[in-house]
Amino acid sequence: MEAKEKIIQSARAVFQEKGKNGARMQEIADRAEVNKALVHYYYKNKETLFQEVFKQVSVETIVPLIEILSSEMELEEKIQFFVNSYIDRLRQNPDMIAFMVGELQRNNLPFFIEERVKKLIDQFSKQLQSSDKYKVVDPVQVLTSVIAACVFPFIAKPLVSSLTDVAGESFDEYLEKRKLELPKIILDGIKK
Amino acid sequence: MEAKEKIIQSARAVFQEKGKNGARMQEIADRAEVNKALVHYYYKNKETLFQEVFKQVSVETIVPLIEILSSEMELEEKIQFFVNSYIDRLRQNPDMIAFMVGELQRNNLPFFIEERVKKLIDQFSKQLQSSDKYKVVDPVQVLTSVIAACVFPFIAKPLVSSLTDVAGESFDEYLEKRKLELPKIILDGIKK
DNA sequence: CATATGATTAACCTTTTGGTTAAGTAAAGT
DNA sequence: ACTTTACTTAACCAAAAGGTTAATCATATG
Repeated sequence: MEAKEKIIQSARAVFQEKGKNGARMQEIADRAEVNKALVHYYYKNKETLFQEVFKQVSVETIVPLIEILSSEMELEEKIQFFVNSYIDRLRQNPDMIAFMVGELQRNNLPFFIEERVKKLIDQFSKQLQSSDKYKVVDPVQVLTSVIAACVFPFIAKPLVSSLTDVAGESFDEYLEKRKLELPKIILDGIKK
Repeated sequence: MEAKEKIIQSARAVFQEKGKNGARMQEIADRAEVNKALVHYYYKNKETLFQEVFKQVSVETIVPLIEILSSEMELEEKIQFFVNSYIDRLRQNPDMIAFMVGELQRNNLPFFIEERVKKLIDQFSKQLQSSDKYKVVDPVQVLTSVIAACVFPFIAKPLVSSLTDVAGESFDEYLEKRKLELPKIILDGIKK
């Protein structure tokens, strides 16, 4: 791998672990096994590098989410598929979403997300209304509840872990159970 | 108000806004309208001050949550009451929960929380099993889903806002609607 | 071969930041 | 009057951190 690529990957790891302000340019250089000057050679400064990483992570966390939820899949299957695949995706990189949420407070989402959000709302609203299997519920409420339920275990892992510990269960077992039970709860919650 | 109290309050505000690493001792002093030396006079160093704030915020965010959910209230009423009061509580200090979650990645929860968690699981499990109105569902799954649904809008506010914007609704309207719809979805989701 | 170009480094510089110190003030307690 | 308590001030320090520079290396190109 060339240096430039190694640098973003290293930057990404360090930013995810330490947050924007906790990250050190030196550590990013070290982990990429290059000189600190080279980091500044490819990326003007810390801010630029961070923005690059943040954009990348935003896309990876949010785009697939929107993609699945605004697809043409049938609603029950869609919810099931989303919960399963999104939990698995987050599990592969558990730090990512926490980092994302942490930095979301002080950084704006890349603006191209907006457009896709529109598509998502439109598709999902129609889908809910068109079938008479479902109650009259606000699609935004449903959407945010589903997303919340998938994402929360990863951003509040210490709290959730202490809950699962008490219940005598591992975090992973909890996640597996969640993939089964969550779609049921949500779907029964919106069916007539 | 005496200086010491002004300092924590100021520290809390600054930590919430900028995060642990982004916060500056100088800014904390300035906002408390005291000299930086006085901050170190009362709190040994930044770490100590932060821990103080973090403990305080942990208690304020998590204790009432556990308190309500492990109370003896009847289940339907309990869920309704929790959603209503917890959303209102978070709304009063919207930065708090995001800060909490952000720092939760790199700091441990105050340990006394553990005990209360046990009580919560016990009470909630019994409650779910004892009534035959409800399906056989894992109480931990239900608990985390309810908490997630209340907390998520505040920690992912930019994303949720872009959803509500598209739907032509304000964030506050969304929250009000949530107080009504969320308990219905959850309760119908766990009823037989 | 000479040289232009991009990649890489070691050394350095500057600013920021957390933290300290020592002297001093003002008011309350004894 | 003396002392303690609460707080202030300003100057200072050392380390950390971001960033720059000038020289060097590698390789491709005229």
